[in-house]
Amino acid sequence: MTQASPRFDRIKARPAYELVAEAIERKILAGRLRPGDPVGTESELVKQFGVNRSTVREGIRLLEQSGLVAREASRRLSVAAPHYHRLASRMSRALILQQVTFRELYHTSRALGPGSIDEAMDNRTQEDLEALEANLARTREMRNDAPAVAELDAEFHGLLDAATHNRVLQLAKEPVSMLVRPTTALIITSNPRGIPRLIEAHGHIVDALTRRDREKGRLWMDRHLRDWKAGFELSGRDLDSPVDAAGV
Amino acid sequence: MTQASPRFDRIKARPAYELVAEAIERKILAGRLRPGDPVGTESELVKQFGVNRSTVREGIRLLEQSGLVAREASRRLSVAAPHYHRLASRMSRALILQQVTFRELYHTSRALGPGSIDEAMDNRTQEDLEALEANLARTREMRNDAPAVAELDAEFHGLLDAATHNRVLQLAKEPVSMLVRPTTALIITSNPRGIPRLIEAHGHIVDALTRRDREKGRLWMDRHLRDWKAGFELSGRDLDSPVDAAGV
DNA sequence: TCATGTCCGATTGTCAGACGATCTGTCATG
DNA sequence: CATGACAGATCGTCTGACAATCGGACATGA
Repeated sequence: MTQASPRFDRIKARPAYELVAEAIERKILAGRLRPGDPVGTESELVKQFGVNRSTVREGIRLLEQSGLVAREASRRLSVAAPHYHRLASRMSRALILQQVTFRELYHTSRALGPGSIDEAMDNRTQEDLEALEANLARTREMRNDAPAVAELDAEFHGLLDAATHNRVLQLAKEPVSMLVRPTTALIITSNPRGIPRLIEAHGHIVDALTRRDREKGRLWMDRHLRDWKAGFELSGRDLDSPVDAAGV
Repeated sequence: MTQASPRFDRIKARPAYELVAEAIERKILAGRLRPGDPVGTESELVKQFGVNRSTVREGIRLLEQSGLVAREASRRLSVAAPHYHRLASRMSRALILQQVTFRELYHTSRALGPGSIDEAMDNRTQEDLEALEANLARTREMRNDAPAVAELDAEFHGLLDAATHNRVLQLAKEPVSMLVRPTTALIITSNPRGIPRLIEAHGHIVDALTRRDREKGRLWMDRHLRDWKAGFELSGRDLDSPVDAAGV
C-alpha cells in the first residue's frame, strides 16, 4: 500500500519465562557456566531474576528440552553438554512432519556416502574394524531373520559413522540415518531375498576399510545404496511418497 | 560386583508435566493433530489431563521449545511443522559446546561438497541460477569490503544448498554451515587477499551449475574448500582448536 | 570400623486460587 | 461502513501452600 509511510518494527512483548531462559542460555554459551556446573536452585533463581517460581520453572523447561540443562540424580539442575543424539531425533521428526520424500532421502544418502566412507577409511581404528567384523558375523548368522538383519544393518551404518571419528559429520548424518532405519526395515522384511546382496556389500565395505581401498569402498557403498533404492521400488512404493513415522 | 544378583530396571518417576508434553507430542506425530490444528486452550487441557494449569503450562513449554507447537498472533496454541532452521541453530550450539575442532568441520565440508554440488546441478532451477548470479555480482562489487564478502559467501553457499531442492540434504548441511560462517568471516577479514580467489571459485561454480558440468563443479568446490583451509592456517590458528561460538 | 536406622532442612513437583492485560467478537452509534 | 464501547475468553504472572524426596548429620548396633 503506502510504501513511503513510516514502517514500525513489530512489537512483541516477550514473556518473562522466555527472558529467564535466554538469560541462563546466554551465560552458558558465553562459557560463564560450563557443563557440569550447577545452575542454582529455583529459589535462588527466583531471587536473582525477581520473578515468581512458576515463571522460573517455565523458563527452565525451555532449556531442559534443548538439552542445555539437565537434572541429575539429585534432581538438582546443572549445565549439560547436549548430546546430538537427542537433537537428531527431534530433527528427523521435523523432517517427517515436513513430509520429505523417499527420493530426497535417497539422494541425500548417496550424496553423503562417498565422503563418509573416505572419512571412515582415514580415521578408523582397529576397534572400529573389529566392531564392524562382529556385526558382519552376526548378520551372517541371522541371515534368515529379516527384522534382525534390518536391526544389524542400522547398527552397521552407525558403526561406520562412528569410525569417522568426526562428530560434525556424525551429527550431519544422524537425522538421515534415523529416517533410513525404518525404511530399511520395511524393505528387508517385505523382500528378504535382498539379504545376501546386503551381506555381500557389507563384507566388501569392511574389507575395503581394512585395506584402506578407497575405490572399492566407494564402489560398494554406492552399490549398497542402489540396492536399497531397488528394494524400495520392488516393494511397490512411490519414490515421491512421504517418509512415514514408523518407529521414529 | 555380584554379577549373578538380580538386576532391576532403574526406577524413574516421570513428572506429570513431561507426561503431558509426551501425550500431546504423540498425538501430533501420529498425525491425529496436524500442523495448523489448534491444540486447545490451557483450561481445556487442564480438564482433559486432570492436572493443574501450572503443570500443563510446563508441559507446553517443553513442546514449544522443540517447535512442535507455537502460539499464533492470537496467542492461541496450535500445532506447528518445526522448520529446520530453528533446530539447526540448536544443533550447532551443541557442537560448539562439544568443542568440535576446525579439522572435523573441514573434513565434513569436504565430505559433503561433491554430493551437494551434484544434487544442486541436477535440481537447480533458472531462479536458483539467477539468485546465484546476483549474489556473485554483488560480491564482485563489494570485493573491497571484507565483512560484506564474508556475508555474501555465506549467502552463496546457502543458495547453493537451496538449489538442491532437497530438504533432507539441506537439514544435514545446515548445522555445518552455521559453524562455517563465523570461521569464514574470521578468515576473510584477517586476510582479504584471498577474496579474488574466492570470487573466481564462486564464478566457476555458478558456471558449472549453469552448464551442468559435473566435473568442473566438483573441482572448483574442492579448490574453494582447500582455499578455505589454507586461509585458516594462514591466520595462524590451530586446526585442532575448538570452533568458537562467535556469532552463533 | 562399618553398616544401619533416624531425624531435619532443603528442594522439587504439584496444586488452588487469584488478578491484570490482551485478544475476539458483538453490538450500537454516527 | 468505519468507529467506539462492551463482555467474555485466554494468557502471563503472582501468592501461598503441601507432599515427596534428597542430602547430610547424627545416633545406634554388630
